[in-house]
Amino acid sequence: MDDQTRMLTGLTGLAGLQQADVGDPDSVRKQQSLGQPQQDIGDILQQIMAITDESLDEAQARKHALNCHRMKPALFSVLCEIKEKTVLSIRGVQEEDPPDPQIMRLDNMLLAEGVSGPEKGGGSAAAAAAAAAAGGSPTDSSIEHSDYRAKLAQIRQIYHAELEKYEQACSEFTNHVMNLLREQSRTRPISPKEIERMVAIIHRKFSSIQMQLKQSTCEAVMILRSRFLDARRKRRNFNKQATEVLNEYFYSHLSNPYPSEEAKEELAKKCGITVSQVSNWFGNKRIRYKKNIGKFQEEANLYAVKTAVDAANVSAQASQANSPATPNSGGYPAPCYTPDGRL
DNA sequence: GAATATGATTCTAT
DNA sequence: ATAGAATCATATTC
Repeated sequence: MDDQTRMLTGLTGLAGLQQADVGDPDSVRKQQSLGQPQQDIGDILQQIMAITDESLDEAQARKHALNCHRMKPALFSVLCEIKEKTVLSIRGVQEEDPPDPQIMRLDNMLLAEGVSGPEKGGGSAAAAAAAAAAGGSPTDSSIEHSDYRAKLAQIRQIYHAELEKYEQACSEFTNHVMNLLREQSRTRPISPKEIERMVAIIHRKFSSIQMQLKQSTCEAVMILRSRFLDARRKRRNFNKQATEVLNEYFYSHLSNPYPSEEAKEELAKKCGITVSQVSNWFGNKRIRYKKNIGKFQEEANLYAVKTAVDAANVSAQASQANSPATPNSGGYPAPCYTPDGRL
């Protein structure tokens, strides 16, 4: 006791403060609150542990009693009103999102490829269109494309199965949540708008999953297309006669090897290829010739001779028709030199 | 089977 | 739009 009194006397200033604090009810609460959360949790745990079937029944009964209380409707409507206000204020923040451009792009592509959209007929039509777009000749392609179509149909089937699965899961989940909310709306204020919002959230989540599905389907289709429809993969050399015709034109127009549209059409007809193939050929030829003129020298001479001979023949025939006595060998421009001495 | 040729595609610049 | 250039993917040659 002596010690205590000595300490207290030695801390007179503090003692004064303490007394002042004790007089303040707020400080008492502060002091108590330090130890309280743990005690609360302990209580709660205790309660949880103590729950038995009977106590659950009891709780249900109490809930029921509360539901039937005469003040309940009034209180409920007040709560609804408050909530309506807060919910509305929240709603203002997150507006309806516009249709995602990414998903629209994917949709368009899937439709164009015949994966989504109408059944079989549409699919094969799209495949044919794709084949045509890829530049393949519309003939012989049917056998090669049957494999492609089969694979596309497979992708299509998987896609639709997955899509259906997602849609089903989505609607199931939505229903579940809505039922839950409806159930809860009897005991807590839930406005239809809130339900709507919740549904929208669920749909957004599922549509993001759907987008992944669409994305990977698109990738699969692209890979398939590149495997089957890329013209580079089934390249065939033009036949000898066609290359001859093209080379003849090229070397006889070496100073300006740019055939007009009409010339291209004519060449295409002569060679049995498309105009765009003629364009490709000239594009390739020009650049490759330019890159290595030396390498093409021989070929150039060959075609120079050829055209000269052809011209000679035509001219000879003509002159033969006019005057059969004229010989067809002499008097024409000499063939160009050949580096290795051959003709 | 590597080297080369060739038709097609893609990208860039005009 | 078109040409040029680079590149790809297959065909052909040696």
